[in-house]
Amino acid sequence: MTASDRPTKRLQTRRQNEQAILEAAEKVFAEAGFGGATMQLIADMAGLPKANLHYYFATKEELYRKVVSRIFEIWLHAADTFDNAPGPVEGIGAYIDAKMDISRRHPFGSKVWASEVMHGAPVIQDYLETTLRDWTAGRIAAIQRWIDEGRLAPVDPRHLLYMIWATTQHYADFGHQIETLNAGNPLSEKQWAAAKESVKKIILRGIGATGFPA
Amino acid sequence: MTASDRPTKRLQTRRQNEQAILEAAEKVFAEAGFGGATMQLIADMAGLPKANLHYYFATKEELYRKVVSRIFEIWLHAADTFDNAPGPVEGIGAYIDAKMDISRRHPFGSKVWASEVMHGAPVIQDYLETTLRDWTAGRIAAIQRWIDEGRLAPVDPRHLLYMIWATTQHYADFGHQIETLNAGNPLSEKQWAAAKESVKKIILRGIGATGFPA
DNA sequence: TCGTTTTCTGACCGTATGGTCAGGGTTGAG
DNA sequence: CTCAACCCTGACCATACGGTCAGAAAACGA
Repeated sequence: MTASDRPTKRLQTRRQNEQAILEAAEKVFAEAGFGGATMQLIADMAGLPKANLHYYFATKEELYRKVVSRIFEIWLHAADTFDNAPGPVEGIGAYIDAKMDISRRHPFGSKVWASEVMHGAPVIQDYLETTLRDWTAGRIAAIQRWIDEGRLAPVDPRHLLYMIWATTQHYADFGHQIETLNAGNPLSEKQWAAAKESVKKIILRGIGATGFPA
Repeated sequence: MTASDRPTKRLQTRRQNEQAILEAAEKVFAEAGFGGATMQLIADMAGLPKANLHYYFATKEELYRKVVSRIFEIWLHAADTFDNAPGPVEGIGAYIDAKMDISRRHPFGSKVWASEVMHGAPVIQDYLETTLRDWTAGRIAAIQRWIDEGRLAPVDPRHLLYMIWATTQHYADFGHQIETLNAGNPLSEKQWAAAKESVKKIILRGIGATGFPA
């Protein structure tokens, strides 16, 4: 057993602190925006002195970049469901499920991403131009194949993707509005399930997914 | 003719300046967020000294509130199409058209609204709880009526509305991402039209709107 | 135990921000 | 023409921010 394998107290603390900082930062960035977020607030929320933040993350930008990257990774993995599907109903259905789950469990991350893109993606433009562009091209091809096979109505795959992204993320990004329109209460377990089903039903029927019950 | 009817030079200048400030503010707030926006930048963009801004709008918050209110008004009027429609295809179709047009012509406003809601609506919470809540209840009732008449599939009107909001606003709020995925170019006239048609087709078919061609 | 490396933190700094204000300029009614 | 009301602005202020740093404290290998 080498020294690096054993989780020394140092390494353990480091990981704990980094994790605490990242979680606090995600929340603060989501709630206040990059400009409105302060290192002091993040530090307080993470339970650390401000100077300690700068020990782990040199600048505010660097911390922010890490936060955005994390979310992007989660989103990418969520799309795995897409690939191993026998058909559009299962593939797209599972993708919508996965994205709805992410909206529920990572609302802060979704908001940070939305904010970043809305401000012109100053920090993650490279991701958009490489990873996301490639990913999108692949899924569009997959959807087009289904259309060519007659398993979907001839819709523009690109706009279908945008609709899925927009709708699923709406439940995170506009969660406050939805909550307000739900008599001020967060969606219950049942309501989340109903939302999922509604979204899937409308979209799957909307693209004429073969085998989807009318 | 009373004095207030004649547009004196004073009134004219006042209106011009207020307009210039509001437009500049909308853009700056959209691009930098409330926290990231500075009065100096807004002043420069409006072509006025910073102190002049504070003559017209006492505080940054007051200016921001005016900006958000303006957008809200535009959105409310866009929904008029909904009411005078003979059926769901015309009503919802026209509503989607109107919202897509707003996304195209007022992308900054849409972003400011999105940002405000994402941050918990600290400034316009009262709008959400009064005007928006009432508006939503009315449209939900209208959609439910169509469903009861058998002119729509039995979908949850609430989630249908959310989907329309999310999708149409996505083209404004995530315009930068869409542009990047469009080889870096803004959507052309034709592409906007295609987007509109795609959105309408999927949603109208998705809710089984009677008379909508499969 | 000892010396070294890593981790931590209170105090501090330069800067930029929102907002103020005194005073000068302009407009328009009488 | 006069004068009061309104409009404009350079200079200024207090505050809060991101970031720095010297040095204390803790952890570690030997």
